[in-house]
Amino acid sequence: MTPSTETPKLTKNQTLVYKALKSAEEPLSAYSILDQLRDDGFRAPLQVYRALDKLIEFGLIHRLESINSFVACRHPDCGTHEMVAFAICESCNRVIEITDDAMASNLASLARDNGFSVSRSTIELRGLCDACRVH
Amino acid sequence: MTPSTETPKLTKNQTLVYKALKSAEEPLSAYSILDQLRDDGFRAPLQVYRALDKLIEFGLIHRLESINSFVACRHPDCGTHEMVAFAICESCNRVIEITDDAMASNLASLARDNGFSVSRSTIELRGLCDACRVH
DNA sequence: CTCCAAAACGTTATGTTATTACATCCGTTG
DNA sequence: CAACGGATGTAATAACATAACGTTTTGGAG
Repeated sequence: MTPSTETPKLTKNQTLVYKALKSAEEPLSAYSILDQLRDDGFRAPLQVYRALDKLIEFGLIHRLESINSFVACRHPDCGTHEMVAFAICESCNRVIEITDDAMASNLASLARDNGFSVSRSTIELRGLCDACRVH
Repeated sequence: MTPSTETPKLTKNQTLVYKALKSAEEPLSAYSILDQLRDDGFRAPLQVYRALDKLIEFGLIHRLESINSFVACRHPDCGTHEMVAFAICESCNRVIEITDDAMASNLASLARDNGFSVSRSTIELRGLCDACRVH
């Protein structure tokens, strides 16, 4: 799912969901977004999931498979990269977005050597960010 | 979650779950394992999840986060590697397990450069295996 | 401006994945 | 045998996600 090159105007629901994610320090689950947006008229999970799907399509947010959560993209040019890795701190839950084209091509060619042609990747690292590692 | 170096004797439930995964061509979800094992006396999800947890702990199976499923480890010495990547074919659903120590250390040091210390990784690639790519 | 089609939306219901809580069983060890 | 820890059985519930259906909004084409 390559993000669109252009970012269309967001709808009301999409804007609300995007703002919730942008202002969060940590990844949010769909249901926690739903809870946050009750006062804005959200009543059902599907309202959130639909907005999330679109935001992902636009390349504005990412889904973190390993924790069933979503983060706003902090990486301005992330649509221009093949692969993005996410480093998720197990202490503060903050996420660092990492792109590295050399790594991406290494990983793709490693896969090719193993008889596989990559179209999409999920790379999620768990551990501690420096701030948390110091205590 | 580093796998134990020794593999203890498996219990009855663990054996049943492990066999189901070993004999499957594709990753299985916990609930599809449950369905397969009804005749063996399985009645509740927890029976499956408990066995899965132990098998993961022993390093005998892997969890695929991006598809909420589990596979038996086909990689004899996978406990000796820091990182394992999984290539999941979107056509036949089969999984190729890839380990590469150079890649692992590159990725770890890339993370370190970004202020992060990795303890555990999830790397799941989607695409097509050669067999399916040919049609 | 009007009409149409596509997209977005609201709502209910349901499907799927995973865990909590609690009682019981079973083998090992002292 | 008694005590303990690990494994088990069962019910209930929590958490995550989608199907189906009807209505509303939006943005062109004429």
